[in-house]
Amino acid sequence: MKEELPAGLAELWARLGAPEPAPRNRLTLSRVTGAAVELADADGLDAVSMARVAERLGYTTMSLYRHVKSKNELLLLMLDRVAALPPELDEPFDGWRDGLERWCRAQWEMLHAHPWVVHLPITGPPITPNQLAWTDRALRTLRGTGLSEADKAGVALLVASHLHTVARLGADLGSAASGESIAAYSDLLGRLVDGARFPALRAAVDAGAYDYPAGTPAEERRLDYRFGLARILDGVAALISSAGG
Amino acid sequence: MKEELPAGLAELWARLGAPEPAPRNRLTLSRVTGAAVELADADGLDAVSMARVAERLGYTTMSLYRHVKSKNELLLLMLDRVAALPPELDEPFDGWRDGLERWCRAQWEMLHAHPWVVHLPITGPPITPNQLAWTDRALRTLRGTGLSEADKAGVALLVASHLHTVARLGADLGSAASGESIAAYSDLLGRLVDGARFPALRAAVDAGAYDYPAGTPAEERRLDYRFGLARILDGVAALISSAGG
DNA sequence: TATTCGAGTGTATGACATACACATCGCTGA
DNA sequence: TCAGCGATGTGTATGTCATACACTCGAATA
Repeated sequence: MKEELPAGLAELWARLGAPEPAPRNRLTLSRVTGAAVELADADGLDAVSMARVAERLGYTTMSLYRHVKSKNELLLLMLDRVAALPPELDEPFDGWRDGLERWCRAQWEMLHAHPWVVHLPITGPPITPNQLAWTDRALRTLRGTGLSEADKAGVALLVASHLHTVARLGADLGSAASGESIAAYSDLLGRLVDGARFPALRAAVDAGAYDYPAGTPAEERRLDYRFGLARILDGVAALISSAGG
Repeated sequence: MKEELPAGLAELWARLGAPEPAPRNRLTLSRVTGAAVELADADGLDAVSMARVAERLGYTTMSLYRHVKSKNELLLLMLDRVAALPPELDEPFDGWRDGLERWCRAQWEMLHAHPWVVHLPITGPPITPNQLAWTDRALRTLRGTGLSEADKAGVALLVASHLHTVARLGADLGSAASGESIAAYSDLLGRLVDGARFPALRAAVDAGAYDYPAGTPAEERRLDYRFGLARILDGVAALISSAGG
């Protein structure tokens, strides 16, 4: 028995001395997705390669494939991870319009916390649990409206897609930074747009339609989804009242 | 002099016999983009690699770089090529709503003729001439509405993004085919959606909200942008009349 | 006629996803 | 206690991709 102690000790030392050959837990699906999400949050979607995800975890590239069928699957898992329903969606809401507005605010926050989401090359309709959960919540807010289920589904899609588009445009404009890029876009249009060929656009650019309203403070200089959302919800309201709701 | 004839003849034969070493014109930007668009139309965006584009033209991969700065630039050029304004956009229209609806119909046709457009990994706002032309036409339809230029721009963006999203979803669902994929999606939801966890979604699925209306003929089985567009335009109408238009 | 220049080429590099065969280790059942 | 099996992680290799860079060659220019 006594001999085991040195042996055990030696092994302990060896383990301690080794350059931490990996967190000796285990590689799990959740750790893989987590690392991928961290990478994307830090350096964007392009930074997510199988090699880099594995490296960040201290494993080899191929080890990931024990937990994930393909990179595409990993991207899907990343989306699902990040789309966890926030608790405030369970607060009570005051009518369908208020409910949808809260829903949008929550979704918007998620999209801004993870700007890469809108660039995922994911093809196909929503299918992961958390995506469906969001859809479910959107439909729930429309419960009392008297709309048909198909109309509710249409409204949910419409609203979600609007947020997605604006978030994407915002991310593309680099609105993460100080919002200078929007001004740059406006400038660019100002230089490119020929008034003879594009009179209506020229007028819009000249009127500053593609710039921030004068005096917008820097911290509010980001693309805003609320204009479009208001139009959409007005349209939905019209549908609801015309249906006799 | 007589000796030249055989020499010339031999050369002629050689030229004729050679496997058409390339259309002996010249490689041009337009030919490059054209070939890329043909590839994408035939086999999707993934089929567009620099190597394949060049091969289709009978040149080497690197020759393309004489005409195009990078693959990204090529993708942008493809978009611009395909986004040429259709003539029917110059027909007169009957009020802003009719104008926007025609605009959407034209855009929708373009998106269906080239389903890969919605999958272009293009980042940044519209910037090519033809993209701006579309925007200009959309703004033009709103001329008589009394909306501010910023509001017009917001409406144009809203409408365009709706079309884009629906087209993308449709392309993802494979609506090019007979529309079976939508039915498959509905089935999938039917199997995945747990009524305890997602009661509202469950109800919608059970009501057939994610399926085609019963009796939809096969040729009409594609995702439709018109529901969402009608809501948006109703909302825009509300804005216009509230502004005292 | 000599030179320059632009179009097209060939070769090479490094990132990437992923197939496949192998090693290792802990657990199960004898 | 041990045999062996299944699961987990590894190493090597392949094919595709965009693209850098140095070149050839022929036509236009000086």
